[in-house]
Amino acid sequence: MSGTHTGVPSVLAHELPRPVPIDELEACPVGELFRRLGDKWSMLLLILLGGRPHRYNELHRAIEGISQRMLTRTLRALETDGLVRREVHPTVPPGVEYSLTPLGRTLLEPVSALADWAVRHEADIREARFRHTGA
Amino acid sequence: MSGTHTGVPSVLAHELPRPVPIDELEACPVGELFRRLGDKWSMLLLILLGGRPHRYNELHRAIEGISQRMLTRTLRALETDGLVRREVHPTVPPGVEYSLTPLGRTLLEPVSALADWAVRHEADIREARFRHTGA
DNA sequence: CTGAATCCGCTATGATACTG
DNA sequence: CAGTATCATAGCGGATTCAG
Repeated sequence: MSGTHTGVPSVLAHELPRPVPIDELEACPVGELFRRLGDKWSMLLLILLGGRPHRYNELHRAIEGISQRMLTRTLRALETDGLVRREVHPTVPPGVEYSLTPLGRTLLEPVSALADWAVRHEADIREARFRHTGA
Repeated sequence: MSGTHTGVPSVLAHELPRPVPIDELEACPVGELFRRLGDKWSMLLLILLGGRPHRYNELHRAIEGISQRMLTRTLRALETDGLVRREVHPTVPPGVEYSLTPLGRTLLEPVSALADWAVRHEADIREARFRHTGA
Protein backbone atom coordinates (compact mmCIF):
# COMPACT_ATOMS: atom_id res chain seq x y z
CA MET A 1 0.00 0.00 0.00
CA SER A 2 1.15 3.51 -0.59
CA GLY A 3 2.10 6.06 1.93
CA THR A 4 0.51 8.73 3.91
CA HIS A 5 -2.75 9.82 2.48
CA THR A 6 -3.10 12.38 5.20
CA GLY A 7 -6.65 13.12 4.31
CA VAL A 8 -8.68 9.96 4.52
CA PRO A 9 -11.41 12.37 5.25
CA SER A 10 -14.86 11.01 5.09
CA VAL A 11 -14.46 7.37 5.63
CA LEU A 12 -16.98 7.85 8.32
CA ALA A 13 -18.86 10.85 7.20
CA HIS A 14 -22.18 9.37 6.51
CA GLU A 15 -22.27 11.45 3.42
CA LEU A 16 -19.56 10.68 1.00
CA PRO A 17 -19.38 13.70 -1.22
CA ARG A 18 -18.12 12.32 -4.50
CA PRO A 19 -17.36 9.03 -6.24
CA VAL A 20 -15.43 7.96 -3.15
CA PRO A 21 -11.68 7.49 -3.37
CA ILE A 22 -11.91 3.81 -2.79
CA ASP A 23 -8.37 3.14 -3.81
CA GLU A 24 -7.42 4.68 -0.53
CA LEU A 25 -10.13 3.02 1.44
CA GLU A 26 -9.02 -0.31 0.12
CA ALA A 27 -5.42 0.11 1.03
CA CYS A 28 -6.23 2.12 4.10
CA PRO A 29 -5.83 0.86 7.66
CA VAL A 30 -9.54 0.41 8.08
CA GLY A 31 -9.77 -2.73 6.07
CA GLU A 32 -6.60 -3.99 7.59
CA LEU A 33 -7.90 -3.57 11.09
CA PHE A 34 -11.09 -5.35 10.30
CA ARG A 35 -9.21 -8.24 8.90
CA ARG A 36 -7.22 -8.41 12.06
CA LEU A 37 -10.18 -8.29 14.35
CA GLY A 38 -12.29 -10.31 11.99
CA ASP A 39 -10.65 -13.58 12.79
CA LYS A 40 -12.25 -16.02 15.09
CA TRP A 41 -10.79 -14.97 18.40
CA SER A 42 -9.10 -11.53 18.37
CA MET A 43 -12.05 -9.49 19.49
CA LEU A 44 -12.97 -12.06 22.03
CA LEU A 45 -9.55 -11.82 23.59
CA LEU A 46 -9.64 -8.04 23.48
CA ILE A 47 -12.87 -7.97 25.39
CA LEU A 48 -11.69 -10.58 27.83
CA LEU A 49 -8.44 -8.79 28.53
CA GLY A 50 -10.38 -5.56 28.67
CA GLY A 51 -11.93 -6.88 31.84
CA ARG A 52 -8.67 -7.75 33.54
CA PRO A 53 -5.29 -9.35 32.83
CA HIS A 54 -5.28 -13.08 32.32
CA ARG A 55 -2.79 -15.90 32.43
CA TYR A 56 -2.33 -18.17 29.47
CA ASN A 57 -4.22 -21.18 30.70
CA GLU A 58 -6.75 -18.93 32.25
CA LEU A 59 -7.58 -17.71 28.79
CA HIS A 60 -7.45 -21.21 27.44
CA ARG A 61 -9.98 -22.41 29.95
CA ALA A 62 -12.12 -19.32 29.68
CA ILE A 63 -12.66 -19.54 25.98
CA GLU A 64 -13.26 -23.23 25.92
CA GLY A 65 -13.08 -24.14 22.30
CA ILE A 66 -9.94 -22.37 21.21
CA SER A 67 -6.90 -24.49 20.49
CA GLN A 68 -3.54 -23.74 22.01
CA ARG A 69 -2.31 -23.05 18.56
CA MET A 70 -4.85 -20.36 17.83
CA LEU A 71 -4.67 -18.87 21.30
CA THR A 72 -0.95 -18.39 21.01
CA ARG A 73 -1.21 -17.22 17.44
CA THR A 74 -3.90 -14.68 18.15
CA LEU A 75 -2.15 -13.36 21.23
CA ARG A 76 1.07 -12.96 19.29
CA ALA A 77 -0.71 -11.09 16.54
CA LEU A 78 -2.32 -8.72 19.01
CA GLU A 79 1.01 -8.29 20.72
CA THR A 80 2.69 -7.49 17.44
CA ASP A 81 0.18 -4.75 16.79
CA GLY A 82 0.83 -3.29 20.20
CA LEU A 83 -2.62 -4.06 21.52
CA VAL A 84 -1.68 -6.71 24.04
CA ARG A 85 1.25 -6.93 26.40
CA ARG A 86 2.89 -10.18 27.43
CA GLU A 87 4.65 -10.38 30.76
CA VAL A 88 6.65 -13.39 31.84
CA HIS A 89 7.01 -13.94 35.54
CA PRO A 90 10.11 -16.00 36.29
CA THR A 91 8.38 -18.16 38.81
CA VAL A 92 8.20 -21.92 39.11
CA PRO A 93 6.27 -23.00 37.30
CA PRO A 94 6.48 -20.09 34.86
CA GLY A 95 3.52 -17.76 34.67
CA VAL A 96 2.71 -15.53 31.73
CA GLU A 97 0.28 -12.70 32.08
CA TYR A 98 -1.47 -11.00 29.20
CA SER A 99 -3.03 -7.58 29.44
CA LEU A 100 -4.16 -4.73 27.24
CA THR A 101 -1.76 -1.97 26.38
CA PRO A 102 -2.98 1.62 26.56
CA LEU A 103 -3.47 1.43 22.82
CA GLY A 104 -5.47 -1.74 23.22
CA ARG A 105 -7.66 -0.06 25.78
CA THR A 106 -8.53 2.72 23.39
CA LEU A 107 -9.52 0.14 20.82
CA LEU A 108 -11.78 -1.45 23.35
CA GLU A 109 -14.23 1.40 23.08
CA PRO A 110 -15.18 1.20 19.41
CA VAL A 111 -15.06 -2.56 19.60
CA SER A 112 -17.50 -2.44 22.46
CA ALA A 113 -19.73 -0.13 20.49
CA LEU A 114 -19.90 -2.63 17.70
CA ALA A 115 -20.43 -5.50 20.09
CA ASP A 116 -23.17 -3.50 21.65
CA TRP A 117 -24.82 -3.05 18.29
CA ALA A 118 -24.63 -6.77 17.66
CA VAL A 119 -26.38 -7.53 20.90
CA ARG A 120 -29.07 -4.95 20.38
CA HIS A 121 -29.83 -5.92 16.81
CA GLU A 122 -29.40 -9.64 17.10
CA ALA A 123 -33.09 -10.20 16.69
CA ASP A 124 -33.31 -7.99 13.62
CA ILE A 125 -30.63 -9.95 11.84
CA ARG A 126 -32.11 -13.26 12.79
CA GLU A 127 -35.48 -12.14 11.52
CA ALA A 128 -34.01 -10.86 8.29
CA ARG A 129 -32.24 -14.14 7.77
CA PHE A 130 -35.34 -16.09 8.48
CA ARG A 131 -37.37 -14.11 6.00
CA HIS A 132 -34.74 -14.75 3.42
CA THR A 133 -34.53 -18.47 3.83
CA GLY A 134 -37.93 -19.42 5.17
CA ALA A 135 -40.16 -17.09 3.24
CA MET B 1 -20.85 5.48 21.45
CA SER B 2 -22.24 4.23 24.75
CA GLY B 3 -21.79 6.65 27.55
CA THR B 4 -20.51 5.64 30.92
CA HIS B 5 -18.13 2.81 30.57
CA THR B 6 -14.87 3.41 32.22
CA GLY B 7 -12.85 0.94 30.29
CA VAL B 8 -14.96 -2.16 30.64
CA PRO B 9 -17.17 -3.24 27.80
CA SER B 10 -20.77 -2.92 28.75
CA VAL B 11 -21.69 -6.00 26.84
CA LEU B 12 -19.70 -8.12 29.18
CA ALA B 13 -20.23 -6.03 32.19
CA HIS B 14 -23.90 -6.72 32.29
CA GLU B 15 -23.87 -10.25 31.08
CA LEU B 16 -20.59 -11.66 32.24
CA PRO B 17 -20.05 -10.83 35.88
CA ARG B 18 -17.24 -13.17 36.99
CA PRO B 19 -14.60 -15.50 35.54
CA VAL B 20 -16.47 -14.84 32.39
CA PRO B 21 -18.72 -17.52 30.96
CA ILE B 22 -17.26 -17.25 27.57
CA ASP B 23 -19.36 -20.04 26.22
CA GLU B 24 -22.02 -17.43 25.75
CA LEU B 25 -19.76 -14.88 24.21
CA GLU B 26 -18.60 -17.47 21.77
CA ALA B 27 -22.05 -18.34 20.61
CA CYS B 28 -23.22 -14.78 21.02
CA PRO B 29 -24.00 -12.45 18.15
CA VAL B 30 -20.90 -10.39 18.73
CA GLY B 31 -18.48 -12.90 17.35
CA GLU B 32 -20.88 -13.73 14.58
CA LEU B 33 -21.12 -10.12 13.48
CA PHE B 34 -17.39 -9.70 13.46
CA ARG B 35 -17.01 -12.75 11.34
CA ARG B 36 -19.48 -11.32 8.92
CA LEU B 37 -17.87 -7.95 8.71
CA GLY B 38 -14.42 -9.38 8.98
CA ASP B 39 -14.29 -10.64 5.46
CA LYS B 40 -12.46 -8.76 2.83
CA TRP B 41 -15.21 -6.56 1.47
CA SER B 42 -18.28 -6.33 3.68
CA MET B 43 -17.33 -3.27 5.63
CA LEU B 44 -16.05 -1.62 2.52
CA LEU B 45 -19.41 -2.08 0.87
CA LEU B 46 -21.24 -0.88 3.95
CA ILE B 47 -19.28 2.34 3.97
CA LEU B 48 -19.66 2.78 0.25
CA LEU B 49 -23.38 2.24 0.33
CA GLY B 50 -23.54 4.42 3.39
CA GLY B 51 -22.63 7.28 1.14
CA ARG B 52 -25.30 6.67 -1.44
CA PRO B 53 -26.97 3.84 -3.36
CA HIS B 54 -24.89 2.19 -6.04
CA ARG B 55 -25.49 0.07 -9.09
CA TYR B 56 -23.78 -3.26 -9.46
CA ASN B 57 -21.12 -2.32 -11.95
CA GLU B 58 -20.70 0.97 -10.21
CA LEU B 59 -19.58 -0.94 -7.15
CA HIS B 60 -17.50 -3.23 -9.26
CA ARG B 61 -15.64 -0.33 -10.79
CA ALA B 62 -15.39 1.59 -7.54
CA ILE B 63 -13.69 -1.16 -5.63
CA GLU B 64 -11.34 -2.15 -8.38
CA GLY B 65 -9.90 -5.40 -7.24
CA ILE B 66 -12.98 -7.28 -6.20
CA SER B 67 -14.12 -10.12 -8.41
CA GLN B 68 -17.67 -10.36 -9.62
CA ARG B 69 -17.97 -13.51 -7.65
CA MET B 70 -17.05 -11.91 -4.35
CA LEU B 71 -19.00 -8.76 -5.03
CA THR B 72 -22.15 -10.73 -5.60
CA ARG B 73 -21.49 -13.06 -2.69
CA THR B 74 -20.80 -10.26 -0.25
CA LEU B 75 -23.81 -8.27 -1.34
CA ARG B 76 -26.00 -11.32 -0.98
CA ALA B 77 -24.70 -11.98 2.50
CA LEU B 78 -25.36 -8.42 3.56
CA GLU B 79 -28.78 -8.63 2.00
CA THR B 80 -29.54 -11.85 3.83
CA ASP B 81 -28.71 -10.16 7.11
CA GLY B 82 -31.05 -7.32 6.29
CA LEU B 83 -28.29 -4.75 6.02
CA VAL B 84 -28.47 -4.10 2.30
CA ARG B 85 -31.43 -3.81 -0.01
CA ARG B 86 -31.41 -4.92 -3.62
CA GLU B 87 -33.76 -3.25 -6.05
CA VAL B 88 -34.18 -4.40 -9.62
CA HIS B 89 -35.39 -1.82 -12.08
CA PRO B 90 -37.06 -3.51 -15.06
CA THR B 91 -35.42 -1.25 -17.55
CA VAL B 92 -33.46 -2.08 -20.68
CA PRO B 93 -30.77 -2.87 -20.04
CA PRO B 94 -31.62 -4.03 -16.52
CA GLY B 95 -30.38 -1.92 -13.65
CA VAL B 96 -29.92 -3.13 -10.10
CA GLU B 97 -29.49 -0.70 -7.29
CA TYR B 98 -28.04 -1.54 -3.89
CA SER B 99 -28.61 0.58 -0.83
CA LEU B 100 -28.48 0.35 2.94
CA THR B 101 -31.57 -0.66 4.84
CA PRO B 102 -32.48 1.29 7.95
CA LEU B 103 -30.83 -1.47 9.94
CA GLY B 104 -27.74 -1.15 7.81
CA ARG B 105 -27.62 2.55 8.45
CA THR B 106 -27.62 2.01 12.20
CA LEU B 107 -24.71 -0.36 11.80
CA LEU B 108 -22.86 2.27 9.88
CA GLU B 109 -22.25 4.24 13.03
CA PRO B 110 -20.28 1.76 15.11
CA VAL B 111 -18.51 0.61 11.99
CA SER B 112 -17.50 4.16 11.34
CA ALA B 113 -16.30 4.52 14.88
CA LEU B 114 -14.01 1.57 14.41
CA ALA B 115 -12.85 2.83 11.06
CA ASP B 116 -12.14 6.12 12.71
CA TRP B 117 -10.01 4.43 15.33
CA ALA B 118 -8.07 2.63 12.65
CA VAL B 119 -7.29 5.85 10.86
CA ARG B 120 -6.29 7.68 14.00
CA HIS B 121 -4.09 4.92 15.34
CA GLU B 122 -2.60 3.73 12.12
CA ALA B 123 0.79 5.12 13.05
CA ASP B 124 0.76 3.51 16.48
CA ILE B 125 0.17 0.09 15.04
CA ARG B 126 2.78 0.54 12.40
CA GLU B 127 5.28 1.58 15.00
CA ALA B 128 4.42 -1.32 17.26
CA ARG B 129 4.87 -3.71 14.39
CA PHE B 130 8.14 -2.18 13.45
CA ARG B 131 9.48 -2.44 16.97
CA HIS B 132 8.50 -6.07 17.01
CA THR B 133 10.14 -7.05 13.79
CA GLY B 134 12.96 -4.56 13.53
CA ALA B 135 14.05 -4.26 17.11
C1' DC C 1 2.39 -24.17 32.97
C1' DT C 2 3.39 -22.30 28.49
C1' DG C 3 4.11 -23.04 24.67
C1' DA C 4 6.22 -25.11 19.64
C1' DA C 5 5.80 -28.47 15.71
C1' DT C 6 3.37 -31.12 12.56
C1' DC C 7 -0.48 -32.78 9.80
C1' DC C 8 -4.71 -31.78 7.58
C1' DG C 9 -9.47 -30.39 6.25
C1' DC C 10 -12.29 -26.39 5.31
C1' DT C 11 -13.45 -22.02 3.61
C1' DA C 12 -12.62 -17.67 1.70
C1' DT C 13 -11.04 -15.54 -2.36
C1' DG C 14 -9.58 -15.14 -7.08
C1' DA C 15 -9.39 -16.22 -12.28
C1' DT C 16 -11.84 -17.42 -16.04
C1' DA C 17 -15.56 -18.39 -18.97
C1' DC C 18 -20.39 -18.35 -19.91
C1' DT C 19 -25.57 -16.47 -19.78
C1' DG C 20 -30.18 -13.73 -20.01
C1' DC D 1 -25.76 -4.71 -17.46
C1' DA D 2 -25.81 -8.06 -13.95
C1' DG D 3 -24.90 -11.82 -12.83
C1' DT D 4 -23.74 -17.61 -12.64
C1' DA D 5 -20.64 -21.75 -12.95
C1' DT D 6 -16.36 -24.02 -12.49
C1' DC D 7 -11.74 -24.63 -11.18
C1' DA D 8 -7.76 -23.61 -8.46
C1' DT D 9 -5.20 -21.86 -4.42
C1' DA D 10 -3.72 -19.86 0.12
C1' DG D 11 -4.44 -19.38 4.57
C1' DC D 12 -7.28 -20.16 8.66
C1' DG D 13 -8.08 -23.01 12.24
C1' DG D 14 -8.40 -27.72 14.71
C1' DA D 15 -6.22 -32.07 16.60
C1' DT D 16 -2.39 -34.11 18.17
C1' DT D 17 2.13 -34.59 19.75
C1' DC D 18 6.50 -32.93 21.75
C1' DA D 19 9.36 -29.79 24.84
C1' DG D 20 11.51 -26.32 28.36
